[in-house]
Amino acid sequence: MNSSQSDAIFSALADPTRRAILSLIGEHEELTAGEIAAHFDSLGRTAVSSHLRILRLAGLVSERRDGRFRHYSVTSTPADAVVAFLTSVYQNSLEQLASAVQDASAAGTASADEARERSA
Amino acid sequence: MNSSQSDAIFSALADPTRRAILSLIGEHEELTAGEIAAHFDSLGRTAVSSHLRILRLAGLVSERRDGRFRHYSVTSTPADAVVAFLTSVYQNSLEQLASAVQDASAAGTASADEARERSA
DNA sequence: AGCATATGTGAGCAAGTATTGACAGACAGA
DNA sequence: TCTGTCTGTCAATACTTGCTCACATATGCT
Repeated sequence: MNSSQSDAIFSALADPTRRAILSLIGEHEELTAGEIAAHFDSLGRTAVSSHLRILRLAGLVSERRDGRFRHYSVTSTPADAVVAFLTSVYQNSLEQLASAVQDASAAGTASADEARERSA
Repeated sequence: MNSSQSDAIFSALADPTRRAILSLIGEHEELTAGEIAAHFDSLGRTAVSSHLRILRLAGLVSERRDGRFRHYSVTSTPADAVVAFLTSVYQNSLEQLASAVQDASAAGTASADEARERSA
């Protein structure tokens, strides 16, 4: 993974709408573009499509074409780039970071909305 | 922590220069604005100052004033927002995430540069 | 006090990015 | 084949952001 890929990932995550889309897809296994667009009243279908394009180019989501539909799902590997960066910066408090992940992991059945709420 | 703080964190991280600054500070305990600016030939001192302002407003770094100097250091807590988001999206592969952090933690003595290299 | 150092701030310009509207492609059903 | 549905892409516009220059603030030294 090169640095331009890293750039793509972080700038994709910079937009709140894209993070919301990502969380939304994460809640379900797969969602079609239309289902995703339906969740955002304030946003046109075209805008959602653009966001999905950016997320796809960053490798954060993958699409599965099924007839007229395109089903989107999150890909897990890109998180590595984020983790690598976090460990680079927070190397002095890695135990803290690891336990934060484990705490979140322990929360387990919490919905993505709740997790987003905690972060907010 | 509200969502606008989350926005601030993620948009602060969106810029490669700011991530580099953050990594640079992470390598050392503290750096002055001048020392940081000295590491970026292609960038004016003013630009670095602006980036530091954004990082500070996002709560990613804190400054300690000492005479004419301002020493910057990374703050560890904001990583929680990032972790919370990651767990929200990647709840299906949390073990993977946790082990990624632990692997990085095990790498231990690796410098921030090397970590950034791995992510790149 | 006067001057040099360290740093931040505000205005203005250049570059990148998001949003919208119109159009195009692919597929399903009649 | 024709029509409606689902989705992506292109071009134009408006917005946002980063960079530089000039200036301001604060501190230390002589």
